[in-house]
Amino acid sequence: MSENKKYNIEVRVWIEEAEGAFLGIGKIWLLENIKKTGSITNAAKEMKMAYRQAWQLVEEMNQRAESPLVEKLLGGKGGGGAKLTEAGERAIEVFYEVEKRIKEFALKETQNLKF
Amino acid sequence: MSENKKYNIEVRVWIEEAEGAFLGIGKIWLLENIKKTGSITNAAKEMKMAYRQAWQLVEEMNQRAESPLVEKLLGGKGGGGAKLTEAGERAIEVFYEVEKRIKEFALKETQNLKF
DNA sequence: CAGCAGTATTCTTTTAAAAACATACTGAAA
DNA sequence: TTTCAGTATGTTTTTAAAAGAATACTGCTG
Repeated sequence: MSENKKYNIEVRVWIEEAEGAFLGIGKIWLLENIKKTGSITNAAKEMKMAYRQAWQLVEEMNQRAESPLVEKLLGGKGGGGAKLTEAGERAIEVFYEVEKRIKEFALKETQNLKF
Repeated sequence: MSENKKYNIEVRVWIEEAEGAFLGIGKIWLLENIKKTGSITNAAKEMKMAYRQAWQLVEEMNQRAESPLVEKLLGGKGGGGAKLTEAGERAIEVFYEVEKRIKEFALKETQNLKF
């Protein structure tokens, strides 16, 4: 009764829709950075991610949501930009809320794991 | 109040140990197939997975568990084989139990998702 | 109407993961 | 002492995903 390794339960949460994965932690981070920086370009830089991929993720989200999460502004002063819609703001909150509850539940299950 | 998309929460559960991922659903399936077929070779075939990879997964599990989950028999009649240890049997049960509880909890959280 | 900065989109290259291939090794049993 | 089927392990090939590069488009502003 001495050398006991520590094990803990990890949980990954995401939200699906008929067509497939809709919203996971990666897209949430992207939403947060778009909110913070005001554009997909700068959000991508912040995350050291290619603009191309960030743009694709935004497309996916917008198409799979009932109403778009990100509003894109084309051209104009500063070339345009992107900002969260009401639905986008709510999505962040809802996701974190759900994720938090599930992770807390998982943590409780961690007691006494042995292998 | 009509076109409402259906969203549901998906959850992936696995168990970590200091060195990294220890046990997820993939390794559990492998354990089950080893139990069923009596060898890594046949388990791998069953799962249409390369023997090499199956063998590596077994190594990982055994090293990260406090005591091995799979006992390997080398040479002899039939070339040898592999079988689950007591710890291996228990690992399957524990994993499914934990996973089931968490997924049930997640299901309850699914109500009223809207995006 | 030229400049600008971000969005939109296609094409190419790189990289990393998985699969496939090849070959020893092991030990009971005939 | 050869056979056999499974374990053990290194090398090569394939494949899919990510990254990168290149280019067109948009519409305000000076």
